Amino acid sequence: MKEFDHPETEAISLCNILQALGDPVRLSIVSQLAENKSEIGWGEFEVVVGKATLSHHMKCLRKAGLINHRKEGTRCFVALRAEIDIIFPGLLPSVLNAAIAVGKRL
Amino acid sequence: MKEFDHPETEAISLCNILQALGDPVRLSIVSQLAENKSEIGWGEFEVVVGKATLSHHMKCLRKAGLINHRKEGTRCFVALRAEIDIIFPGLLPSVLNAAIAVGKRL
DNA sequence: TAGTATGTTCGATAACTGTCGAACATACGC
DNA sequence: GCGTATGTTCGACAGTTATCGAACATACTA
Repeated sequence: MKEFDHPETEAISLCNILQALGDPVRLSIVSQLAENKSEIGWGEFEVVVGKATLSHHMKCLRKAGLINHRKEGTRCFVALRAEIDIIFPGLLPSVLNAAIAVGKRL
Repeated sequence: MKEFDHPETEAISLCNILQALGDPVRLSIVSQLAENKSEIGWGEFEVVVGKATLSHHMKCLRKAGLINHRKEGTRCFVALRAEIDIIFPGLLPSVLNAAIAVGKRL
């Protein structure tokens, strides 16, 4: 069972992160992850796109270094990468705080 | 002399801001503005693109609501929009802080 | 072994983006 | 008015992106 490749901590770029967060679907995914404080099952996200598109967005978030994408049997689980707050302290909290402020109007 | 149109405060969207910041050239421009704490003359930015491209990026930043773009005679001056920190408190500081941390490797 | 559930990948498509040089518009100075 | 400086807009181009349905791969289950 082939695992996903996540970027090294050193390879995480600020621009990539911001660009990844600059899409409504992906920002919503990250918000849901932050609210939950733990893993979310792949299929349990509230999104308005098909699964092919969702898979695409997950890949973006993975490549940006924002999420950890884990396989377990036939299912997948997604969580925020904790390193982000070490590399860029306070960045994600303030983005998510802003996201909460605007609610669904991302 | 036709002025530029800046979006209303209410029309500023988080995703647009993040997307605007997700480009190295634009993030660099915003960083330079934040360092300077005041207006910067259009031609004084340190960027690696031609002026047509720079003009394009300025338009992006303007439309996202990040900058104030003012004409004075034949010259232009650019400054950060102060409302941003009211709409999204702490967002820009933490992004810029992250930008400082990584230096030129945006 | 056959079927099912869960995601990924492929191919296609339409829209958007970053970049440039050239042409244009505007305001200043002589 | 005529040239010059400063940006904007236009047209083009190459590359990226978001989206979908269909096909595929993998692992569980019966």
